[in-house]
Amino acid sequence: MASTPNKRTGRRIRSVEIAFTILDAIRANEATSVTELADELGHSKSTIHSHLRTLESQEIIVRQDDGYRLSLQLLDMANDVREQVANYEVIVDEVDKLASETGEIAHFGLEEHGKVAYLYKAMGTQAVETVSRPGGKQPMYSTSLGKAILAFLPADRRREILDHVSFAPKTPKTITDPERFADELDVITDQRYAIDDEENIEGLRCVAAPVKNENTVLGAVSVSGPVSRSTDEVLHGELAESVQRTANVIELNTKFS
Amino acid sequence: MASTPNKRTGRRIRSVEIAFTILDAIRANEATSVTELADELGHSKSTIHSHLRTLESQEIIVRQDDGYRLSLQLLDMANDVREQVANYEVIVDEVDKLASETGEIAHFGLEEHGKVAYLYKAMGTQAVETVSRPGGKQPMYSTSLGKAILAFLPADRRREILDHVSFAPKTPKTITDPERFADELDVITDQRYAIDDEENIEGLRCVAAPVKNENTVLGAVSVSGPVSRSTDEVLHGELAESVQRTANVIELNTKFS
DNA sequence: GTCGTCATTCCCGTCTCGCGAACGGAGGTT
DNA sequence: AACCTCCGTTCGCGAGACGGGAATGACGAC
Repeated sequence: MASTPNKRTGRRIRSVEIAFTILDAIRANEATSVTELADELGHSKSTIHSHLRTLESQEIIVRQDDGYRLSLQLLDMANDVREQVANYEVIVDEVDKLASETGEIAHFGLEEHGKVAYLYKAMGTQAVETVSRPGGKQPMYSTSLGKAILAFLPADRRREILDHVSFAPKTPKTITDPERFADELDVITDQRYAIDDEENIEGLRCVAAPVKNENTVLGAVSVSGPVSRSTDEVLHGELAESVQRTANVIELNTKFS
Repeated sequence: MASTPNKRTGRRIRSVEIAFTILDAIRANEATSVTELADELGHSKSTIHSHLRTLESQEIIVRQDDGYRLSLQLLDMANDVREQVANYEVIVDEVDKLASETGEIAHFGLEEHGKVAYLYKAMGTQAVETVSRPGGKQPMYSTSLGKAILAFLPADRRREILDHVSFAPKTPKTITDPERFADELDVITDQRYAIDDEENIEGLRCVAAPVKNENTVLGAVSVSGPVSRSTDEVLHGELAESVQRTANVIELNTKFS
């Protein structure tokens, strides 16, 4: 609730919001039975009940012993998501290559609702463990991916995002001053790659390059490594070069739809 | 609409049903703008509009040029689905092994809403192309996975499923006679594996073995190959043995929750 | 048998939601 | 430029859907 991006106006459908609240609870395994959900979410049992019935008839959730879980239809929807994102196959190929070349973790991310969402992740042989996973979201201002995307987004869209973002520090190094952040974006626009120097996760440094398409940005590619291996020289040198090369290959293989 | 499984009674929330109808349309890329959706689904533009707003504020869908697409949050939900299914990691490992041992396609599937849903799929080196994908659904009566599961499901659940299923032929060889199907299930219960002899897809034969858990069935493992390679001898011999062995390994590694 | 817990059902009153129409803005055509 | 068309968006209204609360069932435990 801390961030309030994209607070568009217009009518919302309350029942649908309730349905997704229930879905979230089931998703998180917080509660999975009628009574639990009713307590947890502050609705009457009958309300929860009819919503569960509806979700079940839509084959979104499934009964399992005592309670509900998400149905495999969501896996199917995930397939559709990948199909709807431009050039998913190319991205997978190239990010895989990038990860094996560098040995580190490589990501592809794109902007959604004012945050960066990971589309794909590949682990190199010496990659450090991270908690990121496809579909996961991170702030734009504290990640190399986010900064790379922001720097090359059309000005109006960038403004819209920045207007709605609240700079909450993720680590001591997170940039929280809007002015300093604007300067950072200028640097990125010039050098054509972005750095995350432990701004999102302590001990982790990343480089990212934007993948552009005509006059906008599809997303960005990044490589992340532990501070120990990721000296300034390596980051700004070979890694920056690698992500830019990868980004270019993806751009070239992009089929404009 | 042909099949009407799990038609449970009870109140449904209309708005939520509408929301998912819209989501389905976006999913299928049938229509992605307000007017298109309104025409396609037979609702007023204002109705579609407020639903889209709601789905967008829930970060389920995303604006893209002119129209909407599914958001990457669905990938995140897919991750949760995998976590909620018992022993996903074990299944992946063993199905991978099975595919590489046999060289064919291997699947793990489980029953949901009276159909088989694929949880995971691995391709061997000489695997034929199929259209199956994780999350996809197939009838239980025409697939080896479905039959293997059905044969070992508790009697009441099996009855419930069979009562709601309509045997529509998928190929000329599909079993459509309930009595013959009951006999088939008896055979399967005896031999502890199920065969699909081009009953679901022409040119494709499969063997499946159930993965059991205490007194119920978690799902089933299968191997699928082209008729050319899948002689009776191979199917009932080495392949049947392989799927049973894999099923057993998964059972043994199952952590009872 | 009795109690407790949970899912399910029923009814009621309110406010939501879907509709149709009107508005406004962006292109296109003349 | 003026006009038209095609969108997305907004508004107001009336029907009926939806959420709440309480009663009913179903099931187990003790």
